[in-house]
Amino acid sequence: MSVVTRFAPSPTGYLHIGGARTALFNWLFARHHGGSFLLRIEDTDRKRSTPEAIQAILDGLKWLGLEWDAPPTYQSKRLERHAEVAYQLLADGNAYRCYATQDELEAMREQARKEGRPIKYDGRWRDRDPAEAPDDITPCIRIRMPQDGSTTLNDRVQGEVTVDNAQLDDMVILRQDGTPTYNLSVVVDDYDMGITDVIRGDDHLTNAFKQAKVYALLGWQAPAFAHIPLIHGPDGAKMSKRHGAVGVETYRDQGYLPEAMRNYLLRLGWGHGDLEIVSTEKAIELFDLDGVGKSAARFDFDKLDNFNGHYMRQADDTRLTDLVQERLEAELGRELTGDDRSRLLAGMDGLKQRAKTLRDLSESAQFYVQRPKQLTPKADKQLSDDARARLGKLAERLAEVSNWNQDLLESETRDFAEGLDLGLGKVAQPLRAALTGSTVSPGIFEVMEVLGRQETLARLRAAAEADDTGDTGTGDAD
RNA sequence: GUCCCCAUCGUCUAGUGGUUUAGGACACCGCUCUUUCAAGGCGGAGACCCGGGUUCGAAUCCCGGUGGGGACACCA
Repeated sequence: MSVVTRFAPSPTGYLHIGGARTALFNWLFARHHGGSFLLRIEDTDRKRSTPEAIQAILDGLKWLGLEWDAPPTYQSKRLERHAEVAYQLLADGNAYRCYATQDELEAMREQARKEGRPIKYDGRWRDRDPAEAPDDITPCIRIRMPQDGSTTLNDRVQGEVTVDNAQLDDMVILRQDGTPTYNLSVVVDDYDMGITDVIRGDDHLTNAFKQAKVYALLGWQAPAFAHIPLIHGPDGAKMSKRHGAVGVETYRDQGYLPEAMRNYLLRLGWGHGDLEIVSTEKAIELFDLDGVGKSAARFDFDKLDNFNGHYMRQADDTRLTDLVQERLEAELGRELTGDDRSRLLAGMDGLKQRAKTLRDLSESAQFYVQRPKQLTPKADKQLSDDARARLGKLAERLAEVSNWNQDLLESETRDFAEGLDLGLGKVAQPLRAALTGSTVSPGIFEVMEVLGRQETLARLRAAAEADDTGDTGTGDAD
């Protein structure tokens, strides 16, 4: 039988990092086995589900590159089928009507808590004669769970897990208003969708026992379960939308590449020997549930940064230029010119070697599209009066260069420094400060070449003419 | 409160009874390369939660403790 997995988020918030990883694992598992990966939106909680959240989840998955293989199933459109199954259970005697009121239920729970018993429905309508039913109360339907013995689940990640059936609740499957509840809907939908492998967060492990019973009562074959450990936040607690609203789009905005995110998420909870950098193709080839660990992992931005840096260095310059252009235009509040863009593209290779995120990248790229408005304190220090004077002389000399390329510029500059009996650094750093406004940049001769003869000389002359009073000397020259 | 799960460097992990002076990655600290910063190279510091067993031998198996996490709705 061909593998079918699904990702089934409830659209009550954005796609958070744990959900993203669950989706990734399901996707990888399906791809690895040549099966399909489906999406189901669990939007039956009408009060909390929003169209914005649905869109955010779809966008998040698309951004991550996790394409689903069929149009999404919307659970809210399947209510009738769920009810039908509930009535079937009722007809078969595997469910019953319950007339308990909310107040009664609350008192029941309170009592159980006090007596140290498991908090669950006490089954007061389980075997009661329907003739006793009060006619002023609309009943809900509860499933008849086994009371004795125990249930063992063979989870593909957690291994054998056993729970006493006494812990299992005669849960509501159809509410008073006739709508189904989660544990019924999931079973019916997974079954109807032909799901073979349910891979989801650890927090659903106890639900799996209830669901296993629903399958059994229905006489349906249950899928294989795999409950993966949750991702914890820095505080060590479950990372969820409630703990700080970290939707994947936030990571995108912070400048992470989807492939880096995928790789990082993969390594969070899954290992394969000493492998760290795993391309998506390789991940599809290698991924299996055996490699998934059993303990929760904490999210670590440093490592994500490291992966992101790796994938940025690897990334195509044109793609990065597109991404950076978008950001720069937003920051600068203007469209980039053709010249701006070709400088960015020409300088991208040098730039991307040094950045960890797209945010860093566009920040460090700024000087290619506009003269530095302000010097960093360290850069300002480089531009002493002496240094400025030297830059003026250097500018005169470079103006004579026959061919404006970095090799020639370098040898000219080295010559120049030697002539003054100075180390190259003594000239290069002020040069960097004047050209980029910073003490950190790609190789300075590369910068000169990308900037071009005219712009380089203009910036140098501006620096030479300014004094050491903190004036940037690089204001709008033209 | 009841039930379930987990436990190797700060973090992510490798390790499935001896091949281990416990390996790798990130972060950290040196050195190196060097026009700056990264990247790279080399080196360093850094962990098997505790206590009992089982065994000739335990990070690996068992039990207990401790710590952490999760689940206990007419939410999903």
